Amino acid sequence: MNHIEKKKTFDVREYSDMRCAMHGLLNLLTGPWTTYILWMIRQNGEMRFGQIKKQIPLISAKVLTERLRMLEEAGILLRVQENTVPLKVTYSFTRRGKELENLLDEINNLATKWTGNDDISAKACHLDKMT
Amino acid sequence: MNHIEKKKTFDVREYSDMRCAMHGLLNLLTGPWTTYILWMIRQNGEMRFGQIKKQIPLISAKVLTERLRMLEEAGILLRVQENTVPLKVTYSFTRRGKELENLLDEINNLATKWTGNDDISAKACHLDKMT
DNA sequence: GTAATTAGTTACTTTAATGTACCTACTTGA
DNA sequence: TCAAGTAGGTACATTAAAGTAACTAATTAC
Repeated sequence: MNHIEKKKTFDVREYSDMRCAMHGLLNLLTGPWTTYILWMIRQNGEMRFGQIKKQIPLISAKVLTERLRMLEEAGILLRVQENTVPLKVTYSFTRRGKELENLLDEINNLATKWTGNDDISAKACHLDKMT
Repeated sequence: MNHIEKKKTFDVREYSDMRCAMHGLLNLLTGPWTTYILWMIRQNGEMRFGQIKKQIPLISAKVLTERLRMLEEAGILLRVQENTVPLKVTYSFTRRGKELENLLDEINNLATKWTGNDDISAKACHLDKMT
């Protein structure tokens, strides 16, 4: 395991020298799937890798892994690995991540309001293409 | 002017048959630059095309146009064209767009909190790559 | 002995998004 | 008469992102 050649890290604390605070956070959240993954975890409290994958069938393991790593490095998600067999890895919000919960709820509130739909939980979702 | 071959429209109202309200809105907002453009307009009230372009120097006219059209079609931005010479086009929030203002402020609040920075206005921003 | 399970990783290909440069119309001012 | 300014549109090349398939390791159930 070498994370030596890693070039980008997404820890928001490293953006502290940016003049615009907005940049770092938007850069982190507005990638494809990212916010949607957070919304899944917000609804479920904590989730295993495979569980997230099942709820978002169109995301590939590769991309899901990338996003989870990014959010972990940003200090938003906590990754807990239990070395049982089979392996069990659980993702949940860090304290910092919890600060996003209001935001996520508000997005959902607007979304449901605008579509005129109730908030039907994620298991009912089947997507063509998502973000 | 033929908008016949247009295939995608982003009006959130057309997502009303989706089971998950969250999809449409995230799909709309989490594309590159989109939310950042909204944040610019939220700060400035109303903006001309060239003004936005100057504040976000790294975005190309092509992409900026795409995003503005998308947001217009979604019913979030209002495009007002004055046929003076030179042409003057102004973008501002619709009533629906105004409902995003709290959300944008909240993102900015979190961002400033996390980076430990004050909210320095956009003119001080020089970005390498943004979203 | 073999398949199944979990959470990924890696290499390679393909697709989608973006960048770049050039073009438009119209009028004003030098 | 010619450049400047505005808000884009268009064609083509390029790049970055994503898809895909195959692979890993360890243990358990069949």
